[in-house]
Amino acid sequence: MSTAVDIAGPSSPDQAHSSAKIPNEPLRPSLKRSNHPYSLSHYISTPSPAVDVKSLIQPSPAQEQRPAQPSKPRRAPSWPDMWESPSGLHLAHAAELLMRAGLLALTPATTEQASGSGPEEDEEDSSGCSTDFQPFLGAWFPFSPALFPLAGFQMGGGHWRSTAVGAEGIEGLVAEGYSPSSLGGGGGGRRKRKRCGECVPCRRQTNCEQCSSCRNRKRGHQICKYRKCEELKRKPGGPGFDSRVSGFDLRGSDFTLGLAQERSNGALDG
DNA sequence: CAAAACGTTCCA
DNA sequence: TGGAACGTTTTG
Repeated sequence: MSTAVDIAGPSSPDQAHSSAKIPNEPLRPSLKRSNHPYSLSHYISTPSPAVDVKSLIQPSPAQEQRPAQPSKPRRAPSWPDMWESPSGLHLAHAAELLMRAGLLALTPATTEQASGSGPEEDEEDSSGCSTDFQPFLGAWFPFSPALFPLAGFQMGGGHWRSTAVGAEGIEGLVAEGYSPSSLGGGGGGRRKRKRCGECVPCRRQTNCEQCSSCRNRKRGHQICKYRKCEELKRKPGGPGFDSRVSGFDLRGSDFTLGLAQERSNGALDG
């Protein structure tokens, strides 16, 4: 039914132009802690072609001496393009899918190796996570397990509040000052739910400008498909809310399609 | 008030 | 059943 992925990621000048109107800030205060090391302008000014995975795993000197961001001193830039690019989206998407399926359990780090992404980790970010997904990689994912630390880098960062448990997400929102009524829960009235602000799509700051939602924004009134909050994709109170596994299909998802596309581009060498 | 975007309805 | 279109709400 669905065709190939209709996103190539934010990269073209044309998109940069159209992205200028996109809010560069998260919707919620908590998002201001976002570990995006770069501002929107950075992505606009630095087109991100296919990600060189090898260089990501073993950053080149040029990458290591990436100019510091005075405004974002707390977190050293690790692989921003990886995260913002389609590649990053897919990897992160995969990780989240695993988390939702309960296959990727985030557990408190017990070894110092858990924070292998470097000393830039701080606060809760430094908690790191030891993941037990490796046994699944070979069977489920068409790319090298070596890539997963890239996603794990973010997941382990502690910013990925578990969206697998809906209640926890709600609790988090409530804890941060979002009333249940504004979340669409209870009250009877249909209030708009808010983006969780922490899932991968929410973290994405640029519209792809290529998906149907972007192209049809005037009439569609919909956010970019790749920015659509994972939480909002679920029916509130629906079965998918409780079931960790139902509701997604890796085999037919854009995720794998995207990976295939990127492999064909040589982005994934495995 | 305008823009953004969620929720619902309609249609192929 | 998924996507498009539209109504409506929310936010700045």
